[in-house]
Amino acid sequence: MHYSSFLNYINKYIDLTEKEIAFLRSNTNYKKYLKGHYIVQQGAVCKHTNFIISGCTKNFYVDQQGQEHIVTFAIENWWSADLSSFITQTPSDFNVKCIEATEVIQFTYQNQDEIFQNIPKMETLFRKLLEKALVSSQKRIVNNFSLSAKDQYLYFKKQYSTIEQRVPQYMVASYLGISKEFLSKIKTELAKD
Amino acid sequence: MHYSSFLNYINKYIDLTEKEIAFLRSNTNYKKYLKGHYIVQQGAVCKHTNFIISGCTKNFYVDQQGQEHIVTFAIENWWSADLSSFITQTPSDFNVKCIEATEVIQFTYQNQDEIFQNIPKMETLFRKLLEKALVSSQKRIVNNFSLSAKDQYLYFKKQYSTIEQRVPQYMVASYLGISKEFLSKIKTELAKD
DNA sequence: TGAATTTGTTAATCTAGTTTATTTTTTTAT
DNA sequence: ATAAAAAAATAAACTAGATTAACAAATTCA
Repeated sequence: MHYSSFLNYINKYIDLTEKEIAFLRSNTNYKKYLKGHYIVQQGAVCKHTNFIISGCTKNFYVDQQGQEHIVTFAIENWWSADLSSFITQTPSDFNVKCIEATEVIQFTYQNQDEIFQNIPKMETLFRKLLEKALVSSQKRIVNNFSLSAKDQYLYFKKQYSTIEQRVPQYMVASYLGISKEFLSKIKTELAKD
Repeated sequence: MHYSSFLNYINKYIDLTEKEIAFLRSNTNYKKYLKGHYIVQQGAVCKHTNFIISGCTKNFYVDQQGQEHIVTFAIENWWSADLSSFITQTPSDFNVKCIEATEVIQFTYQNQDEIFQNIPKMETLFRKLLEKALVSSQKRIVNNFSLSAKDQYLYFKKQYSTIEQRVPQYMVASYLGISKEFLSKIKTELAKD
């Protein structure tokens, strides 16, 4: 069933009893989004945190000039949401959109609260996930400042080769914060070696 | 005593019993650092998470070319550590240095573990702090990409006016990821209006 | 108090990456 | 299979911000 990959994932980090698994099931639900559909739209409240079973999403911001800036990608076994909107339950500045058809297990803020209260191990798991996410977010800030565009691209390719192969190049450029033309230039340069 | 501002801070978010307060005390300690001293040095393991009672620190990375890149500042009532090194207990790529003489309440990884196990409310508090930190880290990435250096400076000034008044201008430039000369240019330009 | 060090300014030159525009290639849908 | 649409490549002109260097203020400290 849909839940198996979700439970396998959880199981890698913590042990759950049958009862706890049942509780988790009853406080989450399965949903399927088509390619191009939005999970969260700028201006709306992010109602759910989503665990991706299959597919790929991008979390992005559209600036004053209408330019799209990708903050994160997410694929199988990753979490996807607009955290800012989710934790405050206020309208989002960001969009979460499916780059591929995407299946998720999702839970609301209230669900999350109940899960954490009933299964403290789940809160520990989330605390640790947040720690890791913050570390990689800070790492990204540092890379932005200390690496050339070329080296940032190489870092991305190394870290997220699966994603690089799945998303169009212009989205990689947007994630790196450079123009698609410049990324194209970098790639032809790298191909020469 | 030193602990009062720490306990006041905690108290704003959660209620602790006398027993819990005593437990917290016995699992933390007070330390004073002089101006210019390092709390964490690149290459060493970050042993503590620090709650700042007074003073100001910078968390920075020194790149290949010897250039310093400031990731975060921290002042009174903020937390300061190299999270990456702390959670993995492996050598750090970052430095935490006192810009002013700085008093902290600190705890080790083991202390933290015991605190979370004995006072689950504390883990909830930390989970929420991490959520907020991640949101502002992501916001910073977006600002880097979508704002001009001038607008990034104005955003920083608005958000962290206290810090701007306390640290030298070249450190603000380093935090913003621009050269000190360019920040100086921006400031004279802004002064014209 | 004044010498040394740290911090900040100004201005000229330079460059990494942007913008705009055109063409080519790949993907999608019929 | 083919037309339409989306994505990628190429190239010229342009700009935000870096670098270098010389100087001016402000702090620090003996």
